[in-house]
Amino acid sequence: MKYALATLLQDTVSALVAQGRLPAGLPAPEIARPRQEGHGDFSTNFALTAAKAAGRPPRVLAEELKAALGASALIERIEIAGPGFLNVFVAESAFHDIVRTILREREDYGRLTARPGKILLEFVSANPNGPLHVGHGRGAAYGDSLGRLLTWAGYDVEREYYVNDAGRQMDILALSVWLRYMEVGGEKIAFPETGYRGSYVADIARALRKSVGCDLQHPVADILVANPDLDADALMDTWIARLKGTLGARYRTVHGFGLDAMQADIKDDLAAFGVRYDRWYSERSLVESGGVDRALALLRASGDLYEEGGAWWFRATRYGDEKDRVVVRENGVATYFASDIAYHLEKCERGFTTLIDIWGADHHGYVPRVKGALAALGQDPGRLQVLLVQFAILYRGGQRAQMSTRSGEFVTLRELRAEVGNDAARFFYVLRKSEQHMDFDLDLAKSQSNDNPVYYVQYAHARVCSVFRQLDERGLARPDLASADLTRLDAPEERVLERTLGRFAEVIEEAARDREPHQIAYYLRDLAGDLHAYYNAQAFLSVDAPLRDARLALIAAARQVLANGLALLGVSAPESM
RNA sequence: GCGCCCGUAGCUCAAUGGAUAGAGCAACGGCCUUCUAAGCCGUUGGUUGCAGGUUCGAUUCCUGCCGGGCGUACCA
Repeated sequence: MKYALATLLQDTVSALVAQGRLPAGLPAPEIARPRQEGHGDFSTNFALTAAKAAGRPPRVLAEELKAALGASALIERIEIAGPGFLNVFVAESAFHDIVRTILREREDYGRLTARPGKILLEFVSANPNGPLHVGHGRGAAYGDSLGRLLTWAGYDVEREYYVNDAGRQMDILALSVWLRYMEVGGEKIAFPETGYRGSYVADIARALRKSVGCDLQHPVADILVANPDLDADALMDTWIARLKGTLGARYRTVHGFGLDAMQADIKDDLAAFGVRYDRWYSERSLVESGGVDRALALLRASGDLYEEGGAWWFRATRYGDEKDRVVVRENGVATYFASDIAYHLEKCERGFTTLIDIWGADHHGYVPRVKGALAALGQDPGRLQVLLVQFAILYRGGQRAQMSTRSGEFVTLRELRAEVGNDAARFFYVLRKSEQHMDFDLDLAKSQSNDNPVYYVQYAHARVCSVFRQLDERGLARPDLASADLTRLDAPEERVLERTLGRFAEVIEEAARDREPHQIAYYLRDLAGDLHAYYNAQAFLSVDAPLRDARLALIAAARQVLANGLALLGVSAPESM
């Protein structure tokens, strides 16, 4: 609807220019939804923005434009208001057309026409060294909804999870699992501060013990050798090296056991949360296929690498980063950054025109170096769009809850889902725009989940379902909604509801453009509110048959849009509550 | 210190550079013998952190302060 009007306006202006009644080089006409109801369904400020270039006062220009827009089936009337706004009132028949279109297209209503370009959407990608916590949950809910949104907006989208199964963090998990394994075997150990101390590690260790018995047995004292000259991280590296040396090929068993257990847990958790992926991309496969070496070789060939202090550095400062970055450490081990360079190069080579990465805000300093690496590799860094999700700050009992994977003191996503429910959790997460810091009050979300706005929206859907159940119970015939006489709809609540329905396609378009699924959530709340108000003001069943059919057609359309919108957020649309 | 994000009603948050800054919760007052009261209607509540600048017009863009968060690794 907005698009049709924008086209009409553009054509009208072009025609005036062609006739010489307006000069060329005017600003592009724009059309907007006025905030104020009395200002029409759409308004344009073109007379204001173009007045100077056109050489006449805004109100005069507005009159000319109004006359030139002439008669369109879409437009009921045009008013000139304020300093020169053109307020357009859309014909009722146009809204009736939308209701009929919704009823015809059903669960596909709101899908926009396909557009060119392939998008790779990477999100969550949490290290498989512990269960997902509520911070990851925000990225999961946001990423999954964004994926659905982009798909609906006509993009070709693939969703990917980058599995960091090759790095140092996984070695630390392996060591942690092995230590717990020895503990299960009866050995008393002083568990290191720098290891993963969550109880899930012991669970994995017990399963490992059950699987391999005593095969991995070795005195812990031989591994956890103290060295006061080293800091905690360097010390951890020596322990990992000792464990690898001691266990030899069997190290892979421990490493793989921890990885597989965590990976399975994460996959299961996300699937239960309604989050879907097209691909789980293994960092290790990238290393083993030589992808990392190849990327580094390319950078070396282009003169973007140099050696200093025994380490290899990427000249990130050449590409706008504030300092150069290590890709191969002094001990010969590639950094996470090195494989990430290879990964992003590989994404480009797979033919994606747009790469969207969703990262936690704590990684924001990482953006310039990745874009820099792409530029160094001859790729357009503009293809990479990094969306940063701010932290969800947890409050429990009015106090901030601690979040630390190492210590194991965190609220897991699984706990949140169990206590709040998937629907409430997903809606709650996506109700804030991603760059907004978010206060997540666990007590409120858990104990007073009735306050969660998700129920408000779901209830609106269930209410319509209930009306149709009543229709059957009263023995009234199910009408042919498509042929209902919608001109019977003239109550104020009906006009409001029809107008809100007419916004759905625009909301999808704009939410996808801005990567802001929260716009969908707010729209749904508006739509639910309009429906609830309508429900309380008008009777649907106890009216004459033609009016009843018209009203049923309208609320059926509203129910459909509610369901489609909730689907975009991964939230269910219950038929009763 | 430098970089990024944020600052809007008592609280949690919205608002493509537009007209009188909006919701929810909280507070107060109404509405169930009628399709689900997880609802509706109404009232109260604001110097959009502060000060400048750009603009016909600024919560929005720019600059400088103030306050909070996060970065600033040969961790990820």
